[in-house]
Amino acid sequence: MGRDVPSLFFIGISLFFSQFCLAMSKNVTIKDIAAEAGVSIALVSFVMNNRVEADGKMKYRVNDATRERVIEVAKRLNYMPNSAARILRKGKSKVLGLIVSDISNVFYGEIARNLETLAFEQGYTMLFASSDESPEKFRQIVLSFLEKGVEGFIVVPCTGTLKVLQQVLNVGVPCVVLDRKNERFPAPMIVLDNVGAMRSAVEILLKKGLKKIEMISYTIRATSITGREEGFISRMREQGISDEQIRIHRLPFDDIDSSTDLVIPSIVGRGVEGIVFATNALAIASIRKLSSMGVRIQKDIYLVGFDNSDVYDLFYPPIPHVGQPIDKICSLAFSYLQKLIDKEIEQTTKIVYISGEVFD
Amino acid sequence: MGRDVPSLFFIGISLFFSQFCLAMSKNVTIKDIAAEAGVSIALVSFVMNNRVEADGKMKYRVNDATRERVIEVAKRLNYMPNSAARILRKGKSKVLGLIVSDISNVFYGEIARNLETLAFEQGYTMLFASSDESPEKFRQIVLSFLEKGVEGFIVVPCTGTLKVLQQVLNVGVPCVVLDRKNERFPAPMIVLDNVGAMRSAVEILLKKGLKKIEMISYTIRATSITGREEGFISRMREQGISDEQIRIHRLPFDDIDSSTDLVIPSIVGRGVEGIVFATNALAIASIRKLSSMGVRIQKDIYLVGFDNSDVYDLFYPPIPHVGQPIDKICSLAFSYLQKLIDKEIEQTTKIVYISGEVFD
DNA sequence: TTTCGAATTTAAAACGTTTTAGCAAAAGTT
DNA sequence: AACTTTTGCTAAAACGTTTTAAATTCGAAA
Repeated sequence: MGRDVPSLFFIGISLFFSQFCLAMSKNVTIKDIAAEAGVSIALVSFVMNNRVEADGKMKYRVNDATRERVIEVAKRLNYMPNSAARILRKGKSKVLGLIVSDISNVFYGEIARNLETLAFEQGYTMLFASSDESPEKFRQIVLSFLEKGVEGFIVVPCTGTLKVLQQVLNVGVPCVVLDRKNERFPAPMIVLDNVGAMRSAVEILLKKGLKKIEMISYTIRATSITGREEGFISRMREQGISDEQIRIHRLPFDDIDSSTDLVIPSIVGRGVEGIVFATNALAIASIRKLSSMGVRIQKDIYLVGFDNSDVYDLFYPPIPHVGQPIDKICSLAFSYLQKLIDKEIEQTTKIVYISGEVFD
Repeated sequence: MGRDVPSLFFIGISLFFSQFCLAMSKNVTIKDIAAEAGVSIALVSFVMNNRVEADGKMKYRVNDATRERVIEVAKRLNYMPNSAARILRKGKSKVLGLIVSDISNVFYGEIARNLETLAFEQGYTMLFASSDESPEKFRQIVLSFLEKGVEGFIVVPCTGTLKVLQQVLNVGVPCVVLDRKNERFPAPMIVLDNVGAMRSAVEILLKKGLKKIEMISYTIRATSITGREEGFISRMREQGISDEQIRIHRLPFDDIDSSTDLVIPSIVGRGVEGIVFATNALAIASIRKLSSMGVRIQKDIYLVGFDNSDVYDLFYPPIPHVGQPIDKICSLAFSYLQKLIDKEIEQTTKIVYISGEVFD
């Protein structure tokens, strides 16, 4: 198998910015090059796509002198391959689709950043969109991405998207799942060990000798969220806290600010000593409310954040938190997707748990 | 002119998820539909693309009964149009390209989010990439986006990208610029009134009666940055501060943490009373250092942030800041791009200044 | 009936690639 | 000299659409 990044990509880069850049009014095609160089269009295509096969041979035989000539003409005319035509012919678009719940959330922003870099290195570009945790929007995004001919999906699914994702696989487009899992969906899923991560978060507060610890979470039942709640409950039980004493406050995803304004005062009023959060967004909203109430963070009340965020280090002492190794998650996800695209592995359920990073 | 969103998009949505979803092994084409419905492929295409023209007539006349039949078959076979073929034929991809310096920066994340939503509403999808302020990477991104057939660019250019962008226009792809301006580049540029915004930021501190005010900025000479520095200088001069007393600390874009660690202590050591920041990232890095040094924000030293950030509200009293109305910027940028694509306006230099929002 | 337009429908040519099959010439091999 | 093999190249089909120009059908008017 030859490398699948055609050499024309590199030619493209250099020739596109050739100083002899012409007017570029009409789009130059291989036909123009063929005419100018006095060869057939097939030969031009050969030159553009030539690559070294596994056995060390070139895929297409073409005379060195001719090759030079074609390349020279291509440069001079400022040739740029038409990707639509290539996609149509080859069925490969070199485009991947990324769907997260909200690209403006730092956590997903970081994920996008990491994946984008990896993709770019491999000659892929990325379509992205935010689902807003709406299965309907998710569905529409999937559809439009498929129409664009994406070769693979990396998604953070929301509830109610199993069917859609199943369809994606049916049309033969591979898919890798991030952040949330679903045993019934046959895909690699790279997820945090949410239970363990939240147990570590609680542990941090327990080690300080705190007793009255509560959790702030979301109403959405994504597995990442439910896993973290499970971790909280299990660790609290282990500590001998009765189930009635184990308190989880669940806030709606789309309106955390105003619900935080309600919940935080009641928590403070009850004399809670520590709070753990299911996500960075929840932590941030709560910190805002706490400090506006004049409560001193890490003095009057101890917090443990989740995910990574600049915010945690803005206080002194810094707010401990359990973060996700985003680079690891992304490189793993990407390599699975690439193997799926290259048909090196089968599309099948494979849950990979990643340990949280404790920052204390 | 008819609406350019073909009705098949909506058909697509509903039929793709039809409960009679077949195995979907092979991709269904209009040829299959034509065969099944006993009509020509042209007719199928007519049905799929039919739309009401400005004069109230349908673009293509097709018999009602036939139309029904074709639609029924399309639904049954689970037809999904092949976008590569359509792009190849029409030269329209319904894909836009967004290039920012770093998608994981909240500011650009928000921009991406806003633009994505607008684009989606209009039937576009978005490719995105981060330039890391590197002209070379920017160039490569532009090239790969062009190869993918994007219909338009929205970019936050970095220095050294004028030539590349000029090329983009040369191949006839429209472009809108965000956040930074360049009078020599013929494109709509939606930029903050950086001078005015920074003057407002300084004003906030002056009103408190502070005298010793310094600025933390970047070494990069993007116009957004230089504009803000200009605003700082002009307002300080107006206050009667001598040029030698006007201090701006410039940190490298790619390594603000360690340089902050050096600069902040020296600022504090000199007894500076207030600091204004050129960006949110700079503010955040500095706050982190300050609080680790035990300096009390808004007590021992007053800060004024730039851009929007969750972080500013985490303190009490909140850190005042001058933010950018991202929604306004994005909707303006998007509407310019759309008009350019639709050839309703010419690609020409047009700088639109947006006022900063003061949060004090 | 014949004829004329309007209403439907179709054939066929693009769009720019990639790739298969095969041809001609050159170079080895007996 | 008569073969095989290798080298260098080309013609042509295919990918799935859209769109133009033309063909067909169908009523209705003559």
